[in-house]
Amino acid sequence: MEQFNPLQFYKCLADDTRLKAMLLISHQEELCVCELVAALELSQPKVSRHLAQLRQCGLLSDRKQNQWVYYSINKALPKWAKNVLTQTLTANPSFYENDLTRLNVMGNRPERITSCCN
Amino acid sequence: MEQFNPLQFYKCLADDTRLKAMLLISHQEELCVCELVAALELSQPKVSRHLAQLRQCGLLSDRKQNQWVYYSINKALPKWAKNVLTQTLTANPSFYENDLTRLNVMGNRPERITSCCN
DNA sequence: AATAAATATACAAAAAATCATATATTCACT
DNA sequence: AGTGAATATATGATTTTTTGTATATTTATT
Repeated sequence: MEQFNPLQFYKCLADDTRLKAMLLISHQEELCVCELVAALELSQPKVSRHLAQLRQCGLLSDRKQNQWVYYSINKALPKWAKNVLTQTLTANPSFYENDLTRLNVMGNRPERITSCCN
Repeated sequence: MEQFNPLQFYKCLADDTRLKAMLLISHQEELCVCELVAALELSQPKVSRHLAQLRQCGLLSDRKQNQWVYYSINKALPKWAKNVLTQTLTANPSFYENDLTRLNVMGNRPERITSCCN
């Protein structure tokens, strides 16, 4: 993230796939690619490409665990940007409720290692 | 403004001209087209077109006075969106400081009728 | 009525962003 | 070693957005 810039931030949010991915990840703490593919009902390459862009712009972090890649909101995001995301999330539940429903009924979700050491 | 939608909102902010115009107008309460042309150093049609888009999407209001059209933040904007603008404005002064400087040194700025009755 | 200033709009061209599809990579499991 | 699942990337086509330029509109002034 080479000097965080509001224009770049808003360009990242100006796409349906990316905005919904950001909000779902905010809501769920972290999600892997296949969970987002199911929630958003989009192709895997499409979701993967948008996530890569969000990571490159510094909005998301990723961690690999086994064959899965989990994305979460980048903790180093400027506070104002985090606030923007939070406000958007809480004020617009209907924007992503369908995606959340699909996520919740999704079968075979990968198990997180919640115990420790990660 | 037919049901305010976060995606449309962020698309509006995802352009250099529009984002700077929004921040300058937030900062100055209201600005006319020719002031924005001077501050942003852009062509009149370009600025006018972007302002029209921001008005159509419900982000700006306009009022006509004599030959000038003054744009201001739409008071009917959802609170979360107003907060987003405020946070962006206060956290990113360097993003628009040059524009603000040009605005302040601009000659021949139209006189507002501040007295009453408008 | 003619002119000038401020603003808006139309239209075609250029640029940017997005997409589907195919393929590569990595890891787990047999 | 071979297979399958999850993810990433490359490429060319398509779509969307932005732009410059020309022109229209409105208001004030002479």
